[in-house]
Amino acid sequence: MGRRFCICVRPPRPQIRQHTELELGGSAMAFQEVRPFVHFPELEEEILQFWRQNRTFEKSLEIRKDAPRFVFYEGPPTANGRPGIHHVLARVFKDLFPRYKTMRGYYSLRKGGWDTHGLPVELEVEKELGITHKRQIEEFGVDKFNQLCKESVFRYIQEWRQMTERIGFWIDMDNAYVTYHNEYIESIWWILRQFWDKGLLYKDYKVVPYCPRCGTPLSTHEQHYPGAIKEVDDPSVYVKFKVRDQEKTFFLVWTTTPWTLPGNVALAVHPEYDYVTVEHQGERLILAKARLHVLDGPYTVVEEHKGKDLAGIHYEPLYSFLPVDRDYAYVVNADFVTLEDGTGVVHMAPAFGAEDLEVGREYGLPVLMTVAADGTFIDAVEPWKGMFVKDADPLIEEDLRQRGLLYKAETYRHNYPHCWRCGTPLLYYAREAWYVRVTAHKEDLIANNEQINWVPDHIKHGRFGKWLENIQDWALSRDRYWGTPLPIWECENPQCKHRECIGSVAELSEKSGQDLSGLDLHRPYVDEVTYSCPECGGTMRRVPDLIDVWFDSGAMPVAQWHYPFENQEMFQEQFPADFICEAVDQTRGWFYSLHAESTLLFNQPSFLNVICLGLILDEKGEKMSKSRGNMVDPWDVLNAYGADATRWYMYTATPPGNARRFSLNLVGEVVRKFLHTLWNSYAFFVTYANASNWTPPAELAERVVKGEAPEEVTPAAHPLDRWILAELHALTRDVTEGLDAYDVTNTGRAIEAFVDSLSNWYLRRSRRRFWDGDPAAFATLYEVLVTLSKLIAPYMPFLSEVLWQNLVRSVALTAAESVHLADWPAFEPALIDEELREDVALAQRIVRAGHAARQQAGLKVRQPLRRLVVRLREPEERERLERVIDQVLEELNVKEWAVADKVEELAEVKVHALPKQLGQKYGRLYPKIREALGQMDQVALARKFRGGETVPVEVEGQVLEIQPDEVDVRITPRAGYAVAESGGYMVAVTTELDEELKVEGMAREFVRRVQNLRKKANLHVTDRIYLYVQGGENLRRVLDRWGDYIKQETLALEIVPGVPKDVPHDTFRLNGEEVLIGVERARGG
RNA sequence: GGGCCUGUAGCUCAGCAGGUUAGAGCACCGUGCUGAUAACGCGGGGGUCCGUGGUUCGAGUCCACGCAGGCCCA
Repeated sequence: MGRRFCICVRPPRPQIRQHTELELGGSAMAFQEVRPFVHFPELEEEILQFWRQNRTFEKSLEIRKDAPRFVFYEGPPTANGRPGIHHVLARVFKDLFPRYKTMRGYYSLRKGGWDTHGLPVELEVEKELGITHKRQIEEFGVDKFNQLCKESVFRYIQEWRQMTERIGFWIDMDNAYVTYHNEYIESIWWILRQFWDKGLLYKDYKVVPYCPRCGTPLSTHEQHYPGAIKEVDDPSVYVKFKVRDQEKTFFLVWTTTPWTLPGNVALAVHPEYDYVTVEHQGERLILAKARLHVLDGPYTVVEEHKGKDLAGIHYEPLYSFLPVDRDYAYVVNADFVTLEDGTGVVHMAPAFGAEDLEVGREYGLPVLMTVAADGTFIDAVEPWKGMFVKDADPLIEEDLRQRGLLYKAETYRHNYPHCWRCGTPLLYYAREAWYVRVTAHKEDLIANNEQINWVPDHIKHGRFGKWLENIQDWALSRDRYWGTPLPIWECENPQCKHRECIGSVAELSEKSGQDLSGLDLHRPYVDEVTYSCPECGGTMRRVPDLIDVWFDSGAMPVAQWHYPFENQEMFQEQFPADFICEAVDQTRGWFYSLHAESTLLFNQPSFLNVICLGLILDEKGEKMSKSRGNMVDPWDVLNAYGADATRWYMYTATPPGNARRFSLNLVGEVVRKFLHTLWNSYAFFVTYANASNWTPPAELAERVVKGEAPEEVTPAAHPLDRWILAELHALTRDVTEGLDAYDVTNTGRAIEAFVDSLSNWYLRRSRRRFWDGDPAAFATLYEVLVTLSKLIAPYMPFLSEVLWQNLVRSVALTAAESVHLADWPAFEPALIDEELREDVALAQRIVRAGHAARQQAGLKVRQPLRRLVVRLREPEERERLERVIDQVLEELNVKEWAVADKVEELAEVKVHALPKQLGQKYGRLYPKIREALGQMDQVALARKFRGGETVPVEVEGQVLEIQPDEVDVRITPRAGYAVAESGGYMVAVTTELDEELKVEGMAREFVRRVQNLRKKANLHVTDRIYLYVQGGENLRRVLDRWGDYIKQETLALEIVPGVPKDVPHDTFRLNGEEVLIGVERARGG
């Protein structure tokens, strides 16, 4: 064993003694101690409590009472289902901008809203009642039914409230608008009346996709709901229509809907196509020439015709269940006829097809309504009356077969729309309906769209713009019970049919001569109000229609204030919205209904900025749906990682318009990567500020808390401080500008990058200064963290509040009570030292390469090395490097440095022809130049270019003068050297170790072992120790030379030879030699 | 059938007035550092940049046609 040593005790460093004494004196710490392992959900619950108790949200409105308005509209959700993760997505995006704008000095009223009407609500209630048909609702009682609907729509409101509060979405749900309220409905009536007066409401037949079970047409929106299109087998029948007055001659017609045949009134052919009459199986059949292959067996063409020559030929109707008072059952010409399937001869039933109806109108054909509203044949269709039409298909086939009119019957597999709720196949069905003549204002809609900022911007002229280009009139009517009644009263007298649109309850009261101020404006009550017709004295009765619920939601700018009956100023002030945000499926939904209604009413857009969110997918990129069972319950995420992490993921994972994958794991990554890094930086500050008893000087606190940039720009003295402040102000600038442009994702990512720099460069490099209690370092980090707490406030309202409360409120009681009541930080361009930022970027790059070089040589960072050699890209960079070389040397643990001149000694040199310069200059000669240069002596070539010389190169017989700035001299590290390269910079370190370096390396290794042991022994950071050692020659040399250093680093009062059995101890090898160490806490310092 | 979007490493995403050898993070393997850090550094494996044509000296980037997925509309 080695000899034993006794080393004199030297006093520890003054700062440490000082704060130790203060702690012993019982002085209170300025900042609350920070738990290093934080559970964010718990912390967030505390913050929620804090906001509740202090009414922070309300205060954030009060303090901006007189400020300019930032208007946000809540797109109303329906609370009759549980909130899902996609609702969380929308709500966190909605929340960000009002918070941001409040800090920027705006007043942002956030009125909540609930969408309460509509078929989905009715269907839920039907399900509970065990009802399967509309008739049963009437039997049950519309009043009772609607009452149940009303009760059901807020079934999950508690869950909505809890989720909303938990994610930190600040919105006034106590004063939310509710679409079923009388006031809301009355405002809609007012809107409709405006439209009526402008001639924008009309009634017309229209063939609509219709669900016979639900008894209602489906909006185009509903029609393409997920799962609505199903592949089904339908009949595919070829029917023979006998030509009148011609023996054994038939039109051959194909249809997939035999049930529409009783409604047939015409056959259509394309005027320009070729048709033929063929002899086939003893009959004559007429069909398109291009479709002859549908015939089974041989045929002979006997005649050819153009489609237009067939027009007007009459045939014998298949059925005559309904009386017809005009000419029909003849061939018409129509351009929509195709030769893609069937026979080129199309059966026309205007009651059951949009094109059929259109052509029927053109020719004055009758509409044979053979089907009742419930999808069954009417009584007049004797053989199949009361039967659901699709069920009758085979019977109709059989009937035709027996009459010899069926050519053949097959089945046909195709996609067919079904009711998205009940799964019933839809019928195309002509109904009378009310329309809004949106097409009359198409140009205005398009022009007003130009004023809207869409995020992502492609929606503006893409999906939304294209939709406006192809706009159709808005089918308002819904034949249901729970919704806003269409306020049109009609005279019962069939000769009169006088109609009036009622625009207010007062107007209705006046007309009906009764006080209706207490009337529930829903069915059935509103239907009971009648009055006498001003034209004929008959009874005016409301039409049965309800209106599309999208109209409800689009009316919210007006109806949420019961405008114009009340709140005129409020409406003026809160219209239009500065910002709205929903998922992209609202393009044709809410975004459109808002836009259409405000354009038709006021000829201006109702929102100026809109964020259009993409869908949420599961971890595998599949759509989340109940049926797939891959739904993520928001509470799982919130409970596991908290709201801030969830929010942050939503903001930064992917741009808002993209579809995004979502899973618990992905949020967990955010916590580990970002939240913990930020948290640890904060915990680091608090720990050391308290240890040094540092509190912000009044002046600093006041300025930083207010978020003001310094009045006088006096750059911090320490380059690291100057640097992180430059980065901070650049960040503040970028985030401010980004958020002003509604860019959430890139601003969030910039914050992430900043926090990474803060933790992994600024703090790591500044540890010693904090350990030493350097007030400048504390002041800098304080400013950074306080400013950061404000910058992240709109994104992570909870964590930002935690930081604010501890960093600001605990030392500056006059500061805003909450970070959300604070002002957004200003930035000072003069502090954004771009030179310095680039300096540090260079240092980081060299350090990275230097680490790589060490790694290659197997030289750990603790082992000091003699010399670093750097090859820069530009000679001018030398100055830059000189400014940061101290940091580089310290990071890399190297003693001296040099800039390489003769690179080729360390690495292979290759001259690289720059494509940008040479390619543009010489075009197609570029590859040859490259080749020619490659064949020359690279070392000589490199020297010439380095020296600024021009080099002649011969290519295809011509001599080109290649300039030095047209090439790049590249180096590839030569084997055997500790050399690394990064982006054109080359960094080499010397690898040979002299005695001095070896001993120093061992000293550092020794210190590290002691520190580990301290940690293992659960000693406090500031505890003094006695350090016991036992070892050999290596240890002796280390202690001789580095004893003071070791004591200083390990807070050892004394280094004592020999290790007692009862103290924490450890053994390790110091350069191959066994060493035993032990530590013991020194009592009383 | 039409419109719009998306397609880059196993996963999440960057990339671009067309220009050197396509990047980061996560995950994996190795290694190093660490008395703030559940972190970090370095290295490694891992890419037909959806495909095919075209424009160009040069295409992940521009054009055309496809394919796949998604949303919306017929």
